[in-house]
Amino acid sequence: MKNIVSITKALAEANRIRALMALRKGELCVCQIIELLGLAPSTVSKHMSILKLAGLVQNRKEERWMYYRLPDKHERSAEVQGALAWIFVALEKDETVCRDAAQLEQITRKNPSRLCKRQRGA
Amino acid sequence: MKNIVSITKALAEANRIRALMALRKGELCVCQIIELLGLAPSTVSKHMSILKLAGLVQNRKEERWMYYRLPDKHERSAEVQGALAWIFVALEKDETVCRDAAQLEQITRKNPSRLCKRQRGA
DNA sequence: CATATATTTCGTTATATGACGAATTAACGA
DNA sequence: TCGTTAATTCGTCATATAACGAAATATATG
Repeated sequence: MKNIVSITKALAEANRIRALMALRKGELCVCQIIELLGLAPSTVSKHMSILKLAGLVQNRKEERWMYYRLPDKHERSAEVQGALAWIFVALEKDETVCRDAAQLEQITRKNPSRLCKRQRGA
Repeated sequence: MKNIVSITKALAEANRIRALMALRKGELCVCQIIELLGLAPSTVSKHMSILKLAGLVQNRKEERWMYYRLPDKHERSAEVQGALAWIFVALEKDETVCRDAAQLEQITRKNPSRLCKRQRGA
């Protein structure tokens, strides 16, 4: 029960759901998620840690950057797998999610080598 | 998105999940849910209204009693159907849920005509 | 080593939520 | 009609949560 509630609590916030949906296409580094959501770095970091505690994302550090991704298929618990499958289907065509997907293309195109945007004006 | 978040928020609380799981076997009146959860009537009423707003339960009034039930199959939105299917599978064997199921048998056995317990000592 | 960058941790603040009891509403029964 | 019962609404309080900025941490670069 505690597991399930940690998953539903993690999903009970629009910004966290947007971050999860954004990861469908592949891993993203924190600064890309910051750019996408338009929130302070500390806020995004906290959101990602909540998703991670629930088992909804995994992460790895490469040099200066922390990359988050959906858990690898074989590492997903049945609970996590079910939750992800549900929201992916439910939000596939969601307006916000589609807008985010479009913006993500811009964000990742600017960084072909997957480096972070510098978050400065540009 | 707002719909989905209202569903995840509704599911992000253990007592509400317990109530939902309890309804799998059929409708229950509020006083039976009060008995099951051991919470104040006003608290349970609020929980049920949150579930209802999310579309996770329906209700009907019969005489003095308000009965809550899972939404009829053909009336469930795809989102609600997916969410219910997920938690039912995920919590089928949950310890709390099983304990609740056993207690529910006691509660409903005491009320073969589905009348409410009087909430007095007995 | 000093500086810059990316992220996290910590402290604070405003708002949301869950709990309760009291008051209110609805529906019966004497 | 008055009282009883079932449930909801309302007001209050304590706790949880989301947001931010400042400070700390980790890693690269000059």
